[in-house]
Amino acid sequence: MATGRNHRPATSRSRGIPDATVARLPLYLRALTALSERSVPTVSSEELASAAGVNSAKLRKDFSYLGSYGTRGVGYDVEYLVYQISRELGLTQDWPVVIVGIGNLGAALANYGGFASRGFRVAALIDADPAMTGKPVAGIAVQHSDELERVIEENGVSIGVIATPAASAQPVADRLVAAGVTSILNFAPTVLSVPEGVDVRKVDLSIELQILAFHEQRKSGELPDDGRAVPGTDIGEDAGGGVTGSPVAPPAASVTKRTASAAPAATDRRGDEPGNDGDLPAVMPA
Amino acid sequence: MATGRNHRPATSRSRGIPDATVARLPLYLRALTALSERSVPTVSSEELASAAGVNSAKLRKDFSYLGSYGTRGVGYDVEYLVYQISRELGLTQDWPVVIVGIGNLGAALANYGGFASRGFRVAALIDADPAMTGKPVAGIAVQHSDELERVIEENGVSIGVIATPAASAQPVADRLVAAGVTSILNFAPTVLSVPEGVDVRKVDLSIELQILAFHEQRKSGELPDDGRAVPGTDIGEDAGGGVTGSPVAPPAASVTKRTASAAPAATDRRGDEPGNDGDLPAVMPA
DNA sequence: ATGTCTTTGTGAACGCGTGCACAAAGATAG
DNA sequence: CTATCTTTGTGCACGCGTTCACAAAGACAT
Repeated sequence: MATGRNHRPATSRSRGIPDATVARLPLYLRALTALSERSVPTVSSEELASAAGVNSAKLRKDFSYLGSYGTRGVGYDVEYLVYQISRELGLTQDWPVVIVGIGNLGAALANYGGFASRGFRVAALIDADPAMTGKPVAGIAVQHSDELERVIEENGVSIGVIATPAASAQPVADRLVAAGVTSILNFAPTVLSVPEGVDVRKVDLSIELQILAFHEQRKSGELPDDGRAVPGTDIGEDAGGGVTGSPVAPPAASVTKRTASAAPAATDRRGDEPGNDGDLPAVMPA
Repeated sequence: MATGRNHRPATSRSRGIPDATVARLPLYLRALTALSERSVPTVSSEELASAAGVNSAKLRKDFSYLGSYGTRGVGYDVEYLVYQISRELGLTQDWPVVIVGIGNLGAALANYGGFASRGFRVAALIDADPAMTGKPVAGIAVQHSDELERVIEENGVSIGVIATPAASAQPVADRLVAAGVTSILNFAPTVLSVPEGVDVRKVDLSIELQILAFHEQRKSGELPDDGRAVPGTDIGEDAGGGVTGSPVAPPAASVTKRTASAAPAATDRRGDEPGNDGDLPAVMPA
């Protein structure tokens, strides 16, 4: 999953719709759209819930935040609900979007059908590589970074997508914000710092995989040998002090351990230059 | 963000680590790795928290689930913590991964640096398009779908990534599961149904954008004109029934409304064939 | 009109996650 | 050894989100 929003008091809901509910509305909308295409007139909360992969009670409560759109004994009117959710999500208006960083991922996003189909319009593709300039991607000519501010102003763009390498993400975000963008979807593996009032949502592929790995490890046998410290049982047996005490003698760790690496080879990353941790495969550093 | 995990009692944590904490561990790991590369020996919870973009109290509580790895008055040993988190996440072992659907997105994933750098190894790239077979992507030759089961068994793959169009996602998932995969990262905009014991995490680009649009709408002026149904005010004015009652006359809605679309143009998607809702730009329907 | 049946909408309880605030633990200086 | 200072680890309280369970509401049949 894209990993949540940037920290905010969760009191984001201006007039009452809980964040958790907002996050599910697109899910319902997709299921409803499918039903609409099959000309299904009404659905019960049970049916729709199962189609969206959630609990029916949760779905009903979610809808209750939007208003009373159902009919007892019958269910919900599909078309009407599609409209109401679309409106609530702001999908009835046009949202021009800029995508910055047209590498593999940026191109994938530009081609993504789900964008255009829901009120989102790709206003411009931006890349810092001069070699990319003018090259058509998904039917749109890539523009150079220099054009960023102009494009944003001319099109009234308020949503920006960052698909650059990690190192470029923050500078790009700064420029986006300065030019008037107030919502950012960030695919670069970095924590962006933005001024108050700017929303940042993050999608981190690496994190998702790591979470899967965690659960996977839990399934097939427990942790690798090197036990964890159950206070009082067998501890690392190292220089172990008291019961709850320091595991590896922190003070001596400073410079000595850095070279000799006390811990097993979990840190050394094979052949990666330091710094490009989870850099995206974008063509060039915008 | 990838949007949460597939519903599960949140009691996933086998022996105690809360899901919310697990989701943050990769974040800490990334920040710690950066510190490690700069040869920083120790960090305080305050420093690390700000680097990871979280609250220091939350970070300390998170670490407390792993054990007492800090030294009071000093902080945490960077190298040691990197190792402990890596181990807890299962990153000290090798995770062979298959990517199914080598379109724009699949290629982007294959090239993603963050994969290889953390114990994940791309065991195979699979695509249903015969024209893709043998074509090298990110240095790996694409294999035909027919090879899927063989590749999984031979490499002991337990994690699969689905980057196919929506229509192919469920069939692919079924085959993955049947072949032994127990964790799936799904990029296709569909709700996958999998047997008990199989983890599914979902990354949905369209949903992320829609959530941003919601917040964006809240910032710049409120909802579009067409008011919400304050029971008794102006409703769609269609065949309007009673006060709290059916908003658009559900019964008559069946076929009539489908063609004439009572609700404003929120449903009709410009030029999209019905059915490919949020299909991914993958080259071919695996 | 009355009764039955279906499905919504929601009050209330519960559990997880977050953040505060502080005591305990160790470092460090004298 | 004692005192002071820093930083961890955590008990506690609060709020959000989920779920249960049921009354209210309407459809539908008689």
